[in-house]
Amino acid sequence: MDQHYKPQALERAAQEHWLAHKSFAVQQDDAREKFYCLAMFPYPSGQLHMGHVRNYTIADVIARYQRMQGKNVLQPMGWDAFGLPAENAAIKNRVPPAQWTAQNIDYMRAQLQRLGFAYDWGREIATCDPKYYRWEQWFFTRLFEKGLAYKKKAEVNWCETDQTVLANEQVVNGCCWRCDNPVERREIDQWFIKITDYAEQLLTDLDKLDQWPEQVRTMQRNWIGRSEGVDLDFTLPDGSALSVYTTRPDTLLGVTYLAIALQHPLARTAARDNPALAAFIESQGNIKMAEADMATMEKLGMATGLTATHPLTGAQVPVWVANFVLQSYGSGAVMSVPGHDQRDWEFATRYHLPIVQVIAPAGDKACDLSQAAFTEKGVLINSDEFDGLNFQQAFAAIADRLEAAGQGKRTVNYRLRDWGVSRQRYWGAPIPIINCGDCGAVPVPAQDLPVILPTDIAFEGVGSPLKKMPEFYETTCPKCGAGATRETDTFDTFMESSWYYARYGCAHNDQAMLDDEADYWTPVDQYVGGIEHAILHLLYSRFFHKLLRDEGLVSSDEPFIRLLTQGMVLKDGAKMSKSKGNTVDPQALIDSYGADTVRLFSMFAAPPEQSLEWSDSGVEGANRFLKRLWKMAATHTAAGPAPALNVTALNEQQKNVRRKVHETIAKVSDDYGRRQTFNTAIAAIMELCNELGKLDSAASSRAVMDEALHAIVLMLNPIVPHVCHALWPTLGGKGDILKASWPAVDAGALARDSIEMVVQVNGKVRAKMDVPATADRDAIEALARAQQNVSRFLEGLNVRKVIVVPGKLINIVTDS
RNA sequence: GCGAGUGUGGUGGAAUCGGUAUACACAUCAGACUUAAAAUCUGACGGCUUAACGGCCAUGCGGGUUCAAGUCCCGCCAUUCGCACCA
Repeated sequence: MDQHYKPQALERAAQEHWLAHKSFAVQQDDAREKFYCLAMFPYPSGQLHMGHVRNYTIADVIARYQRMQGKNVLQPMGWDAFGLPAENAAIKNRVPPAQWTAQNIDYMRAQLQRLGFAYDWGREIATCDPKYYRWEQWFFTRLFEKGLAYKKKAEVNWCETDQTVLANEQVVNGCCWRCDNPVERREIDQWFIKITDYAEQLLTDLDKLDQWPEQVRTMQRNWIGRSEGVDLDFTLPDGSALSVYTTRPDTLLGVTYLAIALQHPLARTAARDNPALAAFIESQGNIKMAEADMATMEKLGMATGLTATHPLTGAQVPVWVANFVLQSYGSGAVMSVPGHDQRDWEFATRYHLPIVQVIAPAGDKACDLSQAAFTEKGVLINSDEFDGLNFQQAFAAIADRLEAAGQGKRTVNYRLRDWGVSRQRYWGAPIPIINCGDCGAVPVPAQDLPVILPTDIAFEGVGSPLKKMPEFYETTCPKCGAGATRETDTFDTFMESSWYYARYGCAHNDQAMLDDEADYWTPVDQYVGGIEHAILHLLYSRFFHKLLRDEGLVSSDEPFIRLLTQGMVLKDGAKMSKSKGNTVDPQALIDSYGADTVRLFSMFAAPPEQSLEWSDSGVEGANRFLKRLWKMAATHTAAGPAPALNVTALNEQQKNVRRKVHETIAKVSDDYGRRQTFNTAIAAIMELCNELGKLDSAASSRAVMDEALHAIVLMLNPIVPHVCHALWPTLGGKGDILKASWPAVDAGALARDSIEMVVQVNGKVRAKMDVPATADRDAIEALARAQQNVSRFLEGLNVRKVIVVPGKLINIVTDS
């Protein structure tokens, strides 16, 4: 064996071996437990960055570890290939998006292969491939037929210059990020999917996801935002109802006015013959500001001149238009209780509206309504027969009363809104709908799918090219045969990423979206990705999985059993990004140190969920360790085959080293499987290597060394698979290391004759001592008291208590 | 404002169920090898104190519980992330 570690040559050899043997291709195998390990697929932006390397290394380590546990492991890879950057690149470089994307995929695929990830490349998918998106189109037509997809007018950010819709992030200071012209709000017809129908399931099933980070579950819970309240009606002068939603019906008797959104139909009606009100609505509606500033915006409003009748008291309360009421939540109108809601209080104070107290603080707490609203729950006052009730009693009593009178209804509301999936863009999957003058929106029949996105186009960036391609949009109605127009909008790219994990299970099936094999592999056992997807991607995927289930395509309720959210890669304390100029190119590191060094460093520098601080010298340290490991193995094998291990013939030092070997196996197994702290697993293996340096060259020492090196190579294999692939046969390992099993702990090796214990006096460490493993409590205490530095501290003091933690420590507690 | 997380040597981090704080590595310093440098190997490495053994202090700050607290509880401070007028 070569005395020097030569990563470039050995990594090439290992990768060629895996490729030639199709080592990572897998099929359904009911004899073994399946394990589906998946990392979030990348957007093909051009080249891999360090975040990708970290993400894919973590997943690869888990996949390879599970494989060594004897499981049938699927780890696929693909491309989230639709999206905006391709359009921008097309404008900049005058390359069609399809071509640009394909080039990037080819380059990045080679990079992933150079990192040695154990992917089943036979299942590779790219979402821009019609073979992929045809099923998404088909599924959308199913949702349409079930009434789960519908069209409605919705507001978008519109740039007139570029003739395009902008995402919120593309609006900078109210202007287009690209051309810097002011952005307009425009209402256009768009497609929505009824995620709100699944809000309750999406919420309650979060409880099943006990292997997800609590943080992600909390974020989703807040995003769904369930609240229980009452819809209740105030009566307008013409006898019609003005419906409001409240979670605090207990404060109903404290209502002094109503507030409606600028966009509320009643506001528009009232403005018709009130120019001042019309002007106010107009001016407020046109304000452009960042979402974040909305919350701190001044609360402004104007009276409509209308009054409405209170459902319980019959009192007349004025109706105001207010800029802080959201049209999209509840009914777009709220009952204002300035005594007990801070926003209402500020508004009432500004416009001199009455403030009435109807809730008294519980206990001896005080409140002063001249300073602020009292928003906590308490006991009702000034509320007629409801006086004295607490929140729950009052909620029930008032809701019962309203429901009995037909003036209200208990309602559950969600913050979650239906998912708008239309994008007025070119580089996406066409929405498979045909608009017919007579029949309306008609789904494209299954036999006519896919609706193929034309890729041979000139892309200028002003508007979508599809809108200028009659050969694309001119068609006939599938129902009546009349001339009709094809939808030119495309799907939100979150659509593609919401079900790709399932498609890997049957990537080549051209007869069905999903099949039995896809159902065999799903759900994903381990999903790995960035925390930035904690809400949208992970919520949409969970939603889609339930849609797939209800279509009979999968049999599980949730797509991802265990979730690992990896932290960011930082340099100089900031996230690596091109704009900050603090990026590190993975390719350069692979070229100079090899893939194993890059993999080892990214797993060693921090636990996977934490952010990772990049360090060039840390990379060198990782490389140094691999060189040492190589040398240790080379030195060992150069002395010829090691003698067989005879555990009964080992001296004390050899026994200690061998114990360390098996303690390390136990710890590393736990770190990989349960804790997923790969940094500590590596540290433990390094520690063991340091320990092995103490062995001499005696025959029995060489036997211990041989066992240790086998274990080390097996344990490092998931992290640095190339060097382990090369070392395995030199150590006499049988066959391909990929087929080897994880090393087993020999319980016999863990046994100890004596144990080191710590002796404390009053909680302070005063001595360490070796005690026989068989020593009982009294013997331990006697040994402890005999320690010189212990007796010194006990002198003249009365021992009050002795605490013995077996195998660990003894604490002798004295008076005062 | 609300929610979640983080805070430990010069640096990244370890301490898993309340039980030896600072594992492992990086950096630095010293020594060996070398004509020299690099590489490699060996050693030191929280602060104060001591000739030494040892002692005292230290896990953002202030309290508390406990024989014992980085870990649990209460109150602050700093910082990161997410949500942000949701009635």
